[in-house]
Amino acid sequence: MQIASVIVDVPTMRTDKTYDYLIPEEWKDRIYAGTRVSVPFGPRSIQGFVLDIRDHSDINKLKEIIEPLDLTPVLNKELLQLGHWLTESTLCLKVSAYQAMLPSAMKAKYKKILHLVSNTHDPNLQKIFGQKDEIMWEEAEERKALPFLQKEVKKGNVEVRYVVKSKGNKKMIRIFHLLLSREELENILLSYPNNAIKQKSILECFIKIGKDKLTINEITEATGATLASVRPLVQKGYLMEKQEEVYRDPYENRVFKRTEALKLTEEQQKAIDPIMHTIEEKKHETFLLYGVTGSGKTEVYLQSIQRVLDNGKEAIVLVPEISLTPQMVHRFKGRFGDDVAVLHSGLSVGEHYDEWRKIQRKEVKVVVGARSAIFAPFENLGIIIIDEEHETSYKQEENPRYHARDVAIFRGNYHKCPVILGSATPSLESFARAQKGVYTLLTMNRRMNNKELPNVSIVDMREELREGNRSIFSRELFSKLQDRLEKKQQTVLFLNKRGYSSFVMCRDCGFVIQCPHCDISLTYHRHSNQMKCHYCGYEDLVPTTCPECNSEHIRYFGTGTQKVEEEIGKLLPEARVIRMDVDTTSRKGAHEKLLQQFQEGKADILLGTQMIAKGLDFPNITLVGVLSADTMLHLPDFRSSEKTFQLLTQVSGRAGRHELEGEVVIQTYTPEHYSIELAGTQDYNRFYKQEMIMRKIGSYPPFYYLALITVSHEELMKVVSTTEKITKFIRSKISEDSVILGPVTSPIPRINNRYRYQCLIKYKREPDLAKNLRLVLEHFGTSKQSEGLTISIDVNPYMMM
DNA sequence: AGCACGCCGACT
DNA sequence: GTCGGCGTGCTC
Repeated sequence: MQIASVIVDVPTMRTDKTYDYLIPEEWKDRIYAGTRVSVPFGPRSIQGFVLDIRDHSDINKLKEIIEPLDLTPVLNKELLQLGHWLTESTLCLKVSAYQAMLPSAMKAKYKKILHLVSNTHDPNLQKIFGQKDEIMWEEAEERKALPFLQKEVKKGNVEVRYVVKSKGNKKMIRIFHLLLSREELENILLSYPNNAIKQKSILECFIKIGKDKLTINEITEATGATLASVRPLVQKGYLMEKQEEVYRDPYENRVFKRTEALKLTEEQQKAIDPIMHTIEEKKHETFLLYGVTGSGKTEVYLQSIQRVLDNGKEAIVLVPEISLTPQMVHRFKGRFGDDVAVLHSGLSVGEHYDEWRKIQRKEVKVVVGARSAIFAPFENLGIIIIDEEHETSYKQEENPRYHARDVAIFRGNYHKCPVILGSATPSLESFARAQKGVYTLLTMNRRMNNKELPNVSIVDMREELREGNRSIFSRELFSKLQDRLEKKQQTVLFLNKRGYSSFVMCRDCGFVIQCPHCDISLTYHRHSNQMKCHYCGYEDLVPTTCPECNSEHIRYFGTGTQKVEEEIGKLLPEARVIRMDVDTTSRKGAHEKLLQQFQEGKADILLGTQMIAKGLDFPNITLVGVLSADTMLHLPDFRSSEKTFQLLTQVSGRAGRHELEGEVVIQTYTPEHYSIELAGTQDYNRFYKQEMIMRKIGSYPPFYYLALITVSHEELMKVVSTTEKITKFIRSKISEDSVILGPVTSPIPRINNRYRYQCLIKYKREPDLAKNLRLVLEHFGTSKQSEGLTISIDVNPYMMM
């Protein structure tokens, strides 16, 4: 007898264990560890992941599995193991871990159907069901027939059925195969009835196109005939209809120019040698490829991957997000052609699923993608590359709160292959590990074209104000802007939107309008004249008078990209501006299109937020302006200096990458801050040393590890007392070398009417911490007195909110 | 999560 | 006396 241990799709702590099911005879030997199945669970049926096949169970009354949802397991042995490690290291539920590794199209959808048991002659039932014997639960609900039907369920005339639908929808297409030989076809056509012109033209188009199978689209395109005219041909036995899976190709109709390996510079060669060595030796090693902007990291990636492919293995390349995918995708598709699958958040659910299937079916060898691509189901990995290693988007902010870098190292270790972390501004953690010898440091100091790094000037905006310049542009930036316009060169203007977006404030009493459910100020949206809360979605119109003091001098403050655009329009009416922010890039493909336009020289100025900081590499950009360098410096986050330095360095790197010299202007209110000053000289090493001192003083990473516990509830008292209890418990369990901060209110004290408290643990070595944190979750997350309480634990948090 | 079971108040 | 409210507890 075969028994399957199944993790069911019920994301709660209490069901976070395996349930045993019998494997029915008909599915014997066809259900494996890693297969998704549909199983009965209580009165309903739900999806589950088989973790193990065994021959006995301690439970005596076992139910049977209803059916498998996959023919081949979606999780292989490695991914099952990885999932286990994820739950342990991030303290998440097992279902969440496995679900995170699969495309969202595979998340089960559940349907409730009311089924008419026998042919009752009850007119009321007939009225509801009509000719069918099933209706959807939702439909019954809409028609207000549920109370009546539920009685019928009790009587046994109607049955509730639960259906698990895996929405992994393969796109199928009708293909018509020609069953006749050429001569037969020509003979038939000679005497084809004249009243069936469409049918005749369809058969003719098979000859004309010269293929023996055509899709319905191809037929329609060639003849204008529809399915209705094809069908008779199938009936006559001339054609055969088949369904075939097709992939939705987001890069369809695009030609990628094939590129050849470039000759490496001496520096690149020195960096790539050790990588090649580990590839050949088949051993795991983590490299930190520290190369200044423009030093040619991508070419190192490409050639390492080429070697991996030559050895018959596969490669994963992670890139931060859609922002730089267009250019990156071009370079990878250009080099490796159809061997590349692309996974990023801009894809539709179906496209994402198709790309994933290409990987699973071994039809591609290289995956380029964002964070979740680290779970690509390759079985013969030869290299993992994480570009822009320092980017915080590699950390997932929902459960499972994993960091792609950690997953990469796990997989690299499993497959005995190298992991390459590349950056011009490595995260402090990684650089420190490289210094300690945990990672191998590879350095590239020079730009490929031997160009100097651009000249950076830092402008003190307080000084500007003192001298009467109240514009958002300093005099220096403005005159340089004018200069570029005359020279027909391009400028990138960067606005750090974080914490700088507009809010509504009363000029008389200083009152700032806040969200009634969350303790943060509302953001002003110009086009609708509304204020919006970015955390809960609350919206309201801007009041005409101040709710505090009734003054009429209430208006919005702060600078958004829209406002900057207007300002440019006023000051430099002849300048053509492309604005890139959440508003203009939300539509699919808009991002790429705007960049394309800029590349083609259809604008003089590219104005945008974070998203334009990376990957832009256009020859005609000779000026980069940062409008407000220090807005993120004052966020309540110990990494704010690091983030500021990284961002400024990345942005500066956009200028002068080619023949023309580049210049950078950074506007700031705190020019004396080391992260701004050192970004000015692009001196990573000095920044690293300075920041390490700060981290040491504050007992932060990389000197300490962190774990953040956040508690939320509608009642403040409940939150405070629970957080206190948790803190006390943790304190009793950890050593004296560790530090606990809190309980304190979270940086955002309330979201969606729920108060938030937190406690931060700093530790160097606590082997039992994970175990104790799990106890906290189990104790406070499942008991009935903690109703409505949410406890989230983030091991190695990146967002301190 | 969802659903059933079970024990109390407001109605035919 | 019944309908239905939602507190409690379970799902192989």
